Formats: sequence, structure tokens, C-alpha cells
Amino acid sequence: MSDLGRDAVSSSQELDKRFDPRAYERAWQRRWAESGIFRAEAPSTRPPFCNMIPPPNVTGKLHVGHALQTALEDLLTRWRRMSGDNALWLPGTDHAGISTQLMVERQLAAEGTDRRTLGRERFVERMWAWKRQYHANIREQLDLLGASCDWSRERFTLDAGLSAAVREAFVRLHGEGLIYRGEYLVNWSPLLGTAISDLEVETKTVKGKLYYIAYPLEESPGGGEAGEVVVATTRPETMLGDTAIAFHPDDERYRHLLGKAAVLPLVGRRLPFVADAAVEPEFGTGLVKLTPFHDPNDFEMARRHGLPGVSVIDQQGRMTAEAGAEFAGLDRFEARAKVVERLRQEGLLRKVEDHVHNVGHSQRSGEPVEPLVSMQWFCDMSGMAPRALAAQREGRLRLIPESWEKTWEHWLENIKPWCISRQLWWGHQIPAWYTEDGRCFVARNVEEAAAAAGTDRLTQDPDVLDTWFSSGLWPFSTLGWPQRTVDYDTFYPTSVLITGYDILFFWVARMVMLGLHFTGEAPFAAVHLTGLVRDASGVKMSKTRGNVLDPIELVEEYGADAVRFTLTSLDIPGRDVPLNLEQLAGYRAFGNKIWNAARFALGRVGEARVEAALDPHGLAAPERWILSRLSRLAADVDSRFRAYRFDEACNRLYHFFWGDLCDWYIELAKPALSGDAPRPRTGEVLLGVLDRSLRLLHPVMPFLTEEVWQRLPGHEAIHPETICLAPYPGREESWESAEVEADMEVLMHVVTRVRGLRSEMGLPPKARLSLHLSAPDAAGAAAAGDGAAAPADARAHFLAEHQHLIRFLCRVEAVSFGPPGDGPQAAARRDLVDGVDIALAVLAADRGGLDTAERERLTRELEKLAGEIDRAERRLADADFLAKAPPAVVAGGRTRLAELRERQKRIRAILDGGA
RNA sequence: AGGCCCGUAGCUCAGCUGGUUAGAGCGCUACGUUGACAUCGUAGAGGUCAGCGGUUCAAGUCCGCUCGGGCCUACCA
Repeated sequence: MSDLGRDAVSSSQELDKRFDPRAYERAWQRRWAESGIFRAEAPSTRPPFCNMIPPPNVTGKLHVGHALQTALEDLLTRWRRMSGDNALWLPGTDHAGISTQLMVERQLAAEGTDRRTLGRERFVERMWAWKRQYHANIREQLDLLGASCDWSRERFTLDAGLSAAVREAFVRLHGEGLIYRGEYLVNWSPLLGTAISDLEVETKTVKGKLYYIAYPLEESPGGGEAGEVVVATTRPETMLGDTAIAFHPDDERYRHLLGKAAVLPLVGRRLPFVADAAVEPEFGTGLVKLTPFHDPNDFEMARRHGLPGVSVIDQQGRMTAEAGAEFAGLDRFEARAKVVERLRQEGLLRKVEDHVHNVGHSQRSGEPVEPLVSMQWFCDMSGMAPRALAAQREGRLRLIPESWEKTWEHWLENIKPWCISRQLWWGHQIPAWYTEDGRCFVARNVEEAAAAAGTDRLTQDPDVLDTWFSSGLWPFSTLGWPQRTVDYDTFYPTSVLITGYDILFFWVARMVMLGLHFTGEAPFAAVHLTGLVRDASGVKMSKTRGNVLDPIELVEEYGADAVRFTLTSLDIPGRDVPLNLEQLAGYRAFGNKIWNAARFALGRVGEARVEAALDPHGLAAPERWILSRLSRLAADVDSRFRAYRFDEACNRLYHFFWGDLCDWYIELAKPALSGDAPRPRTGEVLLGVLDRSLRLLHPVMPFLTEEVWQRLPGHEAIHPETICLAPYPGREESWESAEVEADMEVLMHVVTRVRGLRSEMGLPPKARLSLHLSAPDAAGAAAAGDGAAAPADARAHFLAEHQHLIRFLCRVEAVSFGPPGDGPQAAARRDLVDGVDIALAVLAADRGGLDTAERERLTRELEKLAGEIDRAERRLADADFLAKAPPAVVAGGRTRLAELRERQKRIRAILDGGA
């Protein structure tokens, strides 16, 4: 395949004293890419694992949210690849219609031109040039993050294959009557000059006014006095398009108006009264003016009552000729002021109130959306939604975390037609052609349309499709659909999708619906929804706030591995991701720790080599302990990965490496490695543990682990070339021993307590100490504890056997064993931990008195103990507790109480004696 | 209006199916350059787990309510 493993990236075989991710990250990414090790097989006999990148927009650079998703997707892919799966992570980008077009239009504006001047063809060329440039940036950024994508399968939503898939999907849906064209009220963005879907409308709470306007009643035929009615509105300019007035059918105040009419001020149109339950009697005056063509509610009501509508606002947000000569051409907000002014002149403005209400804004361009009637293409989702719901309910599609299920259900149960046409130039042009006499033919291409139309004098529909239409096909269009390709057969349906919850409806739901519709299967078995990345204080990142962090700058400063580890460990289900720099620095320090632990090991393991198998027989306790811990770690990591709890997996990896391996095992190994107290195969175990730790860490920290692993003598026995393809370590039951772990735990607790005593006594650094240990404890609690714990004398034996380790770790001059009374009488301090009696003696010359600070501390300790003893006693005196709690819990309580009492006694003795 | 999430140490957050003494990282304090690491080591201070009530022998952990914060969905013009 390649010469990947032949020599490490840096020429020297030894690890540099300085840890610097920049020295190797880029180089490894390059080597991996060149070697082709991330290319998936098709067909393959290995189990498939596939995840599709949520295609980033080709609008520019990746943000931290992308980095989070990349870290998780790469983690899963690397983990499954090492576990032997045929892993495919398919990369690609999205043409992102509106956003990309806006970027290029901004560029054109800076050059003093615009797209209309350029013309459609040249504009689209320009768009492609942009795409090529930014696409390269995105590839580069994914590389820097260590993404192990299969670039040979890269896709772009506008490339030929995907475009064919889009046309196929459109034609089929149209044939099934699910895509149709019609004139309806849509959300219109005057600034963008296009219709947008419901999802692209953002509701904002704004302070506005509520205008009360008097509408004179039509004079009755008999010539009786007419009077007036008052309606309330937030948008007076729309009155020019009113065609009726409505009230609630039960509203006694207005019932008599049924069959009558009012006269629209300024216009003179006759407005009939209608009764409709949608009217809220409590709001305003209980009378609603109906403007069917500029308000969704009114549109519905007008339809129910067979009322016409008048378009008074055009696609630029200006008043139309139908609004009357006085207003035609005015901007909608100018028109508002003018209408109000005119009403005031006419004496018809009764009242103006401040009013806080919700107004739909265009998500991309920010201005208030204008509901208006226009000819658009729609996709009817009402048949697809129930299938998507069923897939989730029946477990064919898992949402992780599950808390999203209700939201998912709510949206799908209230699905509305999807407006899929956009009045833009960048995107998939709608595959519909019109004859000169206006007939419409939907087809895969113009030839097909011409054949159907019987003429080639055809014009293609100028509109393009909503970006989300093509991305909705992503999981299968990228694999060659509608062709039945080998890739499709090998990888579809895919394994998992990782994306942000903000596009659950935009993208995930549509992929599921379209996937089920076209392929009969949910496009992925699980969706892991990540939170939104926020800044350190939990505030959403935004350019205007200036709190945006660029993932690539973070990689430069902290290294990709630290960025990945940080983001991964912050992926807590159902929570957003607060990113702070201290944390990044902390995980970079973790990298440093790994680096230095490896340096230590490489310098000390002698002739040992990494072995594929490690036999625990004949090993001493510290070696058996670390192997036991390692096996449990591997089991934990596996279960946490499977549960999508990457945060927990990271925490366990971190604490194993730093705590178990560095803080304890390496320290325990030092005396053995330096020849002071040799033990069997210490070097082999240290190297073996390091090898497996690196492999376990690799999916999270690919660069560092590869760089270090390549230096381990004998690593070729695990994989000849790269850690990326080395087997992922699993549980090793023969390594596990609860007994050894329990014994070692006592030893470690004793060591920690002795260090504590030493520090509490405020001794000079060079103070010479001797330690006397005894077990069973003098309290004679007779509590040998539960079955798992060793009998006390065996425990003493174990400690005695490992006294050289205790001496080394506690840095005491001498350790002795025996009944408590045998200890040095000059014992300055005594304590009890895990049933082991500790007596620490100091040479008189090194010892000062019991100072005030220590006296205070001990007094506080005594108070705390008293409280705990009290609680434990009361609990053990409770008959209900004794009767109902499991025996193990009761026994545990007794042991603990005995130990608490004993500690209390000792501390009292110290306070009395040390005076 | 409906739904979801959150309120645990100074900060950012863990705490799985309820079980002894509530954890981590960072920050803080004291001490320490022993031959992997000062991007370090050892020890330490710091929490009435938002509040109230309930279930239970036992509740950050389960249930209800209240308060506070965030988000999503929604056609009161």
C-alpha cells in the first residue's frame, strides 16, 4: 500500500523534549491522504459502517460547530475502522443557494456591478469560480482537523450525479401528484426577491402599534343613518387590500351586521361582514379587517367564505397600482405612515396603542417577511410525514438524545406543504419547460420535455429549487441513486448521522421522509444531535458580538487533537457546548502528558517490545493492577461509544491515562525499572499498556497517537503501517482481577493518607519519617467487610510484601509492620484508613510542635466527624432501615461507623497529647 | 398558548437503573525543580445539590407545584 510506517515523521527516533503538535499534525494528514488508507471498499465482505458528512455550505470557512461534528464523525469512523468495519465517511459540500448567492452578490456590489447587469449565464459562471475556491478551503480545514474522509467519493450537491438525482426525484414526485405548481400565499422576502419556506421565517417579538380605524357602514337602501364600525390592525397599509370584515359567530355585539357591509375608507370598496370562528373576540374591538392577499389568516378565512383578494404590495415590497394612485410605488413602510396620515385627515383614526407582537422575519436577510400571493412549486409532505413518524416510533430510526422525539413528532404531525421554488439563479433549475402557449412539461431533460410537448420551442422554468431539496436526497444521491450502484448496495442505508439540532426539520426530517419515499428505508439507523457551540459564558457566537472562535486558529494554537478532545468531551446530550480556552489549554496539557509519559517509557523499557498478546501470569501486583484497569477501560470506552456518550468515553480515557497510568503505574514502575526492586516484565507491561492506551485514544487524538505509536519498538506486530488500521483494543477478561484491584486500592489509600499527614504536619521537606502500619485495626470492628475485600491479615501481608513501594511513594525512611502498640512510641500522628492503622513518626530533631493552624484544622475535623457519627448511629438504630435495606448496605454502615469512631479517638488523642 | 432543556464548588459542567463520606477540569492556597512532564508533582480550602411538598428504610437522583434562565414550535389581526 504505502511506506507509511517505514519512518516516523520527524527524523529522529526519539521524541523531542518539546511537545509541539505543529511539528507532526500536518505531515501525518498528508501521509494518510497519500496512502489511501481511508478509502472504503465496495463491495466488501466486512461489515459496513457509513456516515455522510453534513455537507458544509461552500460559503466560506468552517465554524466551531463544524469542528464539533467533524470530531465526532471522525471519532466514530476511526473507531469502527479500527474495529474491523469497512468504514466510509463520505465528504462533500452544499451549494447553499441563498447564502452563497448572497456572498457573490456582495462581491459584485463591491465591484460596482450586480447580477442582473452580468446576466444569468455569466453570473452562474462566477458562482462556480467561487465554489472552486471555497471548496478547496473546506477540504483544507477538514484535513487540518484530521478528518479521515474518503475523498475519492467526494460529492457536491450541484455535481452531475446529484443533479440527475434531483431531477429524477422531482419528476417522480410530480408524476405522483406530490409536486405541484400553483398560486398561493407564500412567505416573500422583498430583499432577497424570492419566496422562502416556513422554516426560513424567524419570528421576532417587536414593539409596534395597534391602530384603531373607523370604517363607515354602508348606507342601507332605505337611507337610514349608517354609523360606523372600528377595527384594529397592526398593519394599516394593508387596509388598501381589504375585502371584508369578520367577527366571531358568537359575538353578540356584531351579529346584527351579518348581511350588511362597510365601506373601505380611502378606497371606497364595499366590505361585507362575515362570521368566522378564527376571530378572537377579546382582541381589539372583536372585528378583523380581512386582507386575504397579505395575511395568512385572512387568506384562509377568505377562502372559507369565497371572498376575493387584492394584491396591494408587490415583490419589491412596494405598493401596487391596485393600492390606488395615491399610494402606488411607495415602499410598504412609507405607505403605512401615509395611510395613517390620511386616515387622521379623514377623522377615521380612533386610537393608536403601543403593541408588542410577533412578526415573521426573513432568516437570511433580516427584514419582515411579506406574505403575498405568487405562483410557486410546492411539495406535499402529508403522506411522507406519517412514515417518518412510524420509523422513529418503531425504532428503525433512533433520535439521540431521545428528548428530541416530542419535537420531532409535533412537527411531523403538523406538516405543511413545502414551498420548494426559489427565485434565485444559483441552484438546481426546476426541470419544467413551458411551451409558447403556456403548457407545462416536467421532464428529466429538455429532450424528454420536447417529446412530450411535441415542440422544441420550450422555455425552462427560471426558478431553482430550495437548497434543502437536494440535501434531502444526500444520503442516497451521494451513493449513486437512482442507479443501483455497488456503493449504494454496500453502504445504504447508512449507519448514523451527526448534526446540529438546529437543522432537525430543515434537513434531517426531509432526508428521512424522502429517503423512506424513494428507497423504502430510513437513510440512517440513528441521528445524534449535537448542541450549538457557544462561547465560554454560554452566549451564542455571532459576528456582531465578536465572540466567534475560528476552529483553524484554535488548531494552530492548541493542536487539532486538543480541539477535538475538548469538543468531544463537551458533547453532553441535550446541552449546548460552552467552549472556553482554558479547557483547550487543559487538553493540550493532556497531550503533553501523553508525550512525556511516552518519552519516559521509551527511555526505560530496555529491550521490551510491543506484543500482540500479554499474558498476566507471573506478573506482580502493580502490573496486574494496571492491566486490570486497562481492560475495564476498554470495556467502558466501548460501551460509552456505543451509547453515543463520547463525553464519558473521553473522561474515562483521560483519567485512566493521567490518573491510573501516569500518577500511579509509572510511579510504581520506577523502582522496578531502575533496578532497585526488579519485577518480571515491567517494561513489557508498560509498553503494552502504552500501546493500547494510544490505540484507545486514537479516534479522539489521531495525530499525537500516531506520532508516538510509530516510535514504540515492535508496534509493527500490531499493524505494519499505521495506528489508523491497528485493531481497537477490547476487554481482556484474563487481565481483570477484582482482588488485585482491591489490594492495590488499599495500598494507594494508605500512601495518600500518609502524604496527607505529612503535609498537614507542615514538616520541613527533608524531615525524616518512619511509618508503622498494622492491620487488622485495633478498633477490632470485626468487620472484615464484604466478600470482595481481603481478610485483614492478608491485607497486612500484602502491604508488607510491597513495603518498598510504600517507602518509595511516601518517601519515608523506614516502614515497619506489627500490632499498633509496637510502633515507635514517638509516633506524632496516627490515623486509620481502610482498616489499616497508620502511625507516622518523625525524628525529634525534625519535628516542631502542634501549631495553631493544625490544631484548628483538627478541631474542625473532629466536629465533622461528630456529625457523621451521629448520622450513622441514628440510621443504624432505625428498625425500618435494618429490616428493609439490603444487608450489604447495613454491614457497610456498621464498618463505617466503627472506623469513624476510631478516627475520632485518635484525633482526640493527638489534640490532648500534642499540647 | 404548547413543547423541550437547564438551575450541583468562584467558573464551565459530570453524577447511569435512588444506597454509605456529591465528583472533574480550570481557578484559588501551601509546599516542592527526586533522573517523563513546571504544558509538572504533592497536599489543601471551597457545595443547606434553586425553593416547597410528596413517594421511600433511604432522594441532586423518582413524582407534583413554585421561582429563575434558555431554546423550539404557534395564524390574536
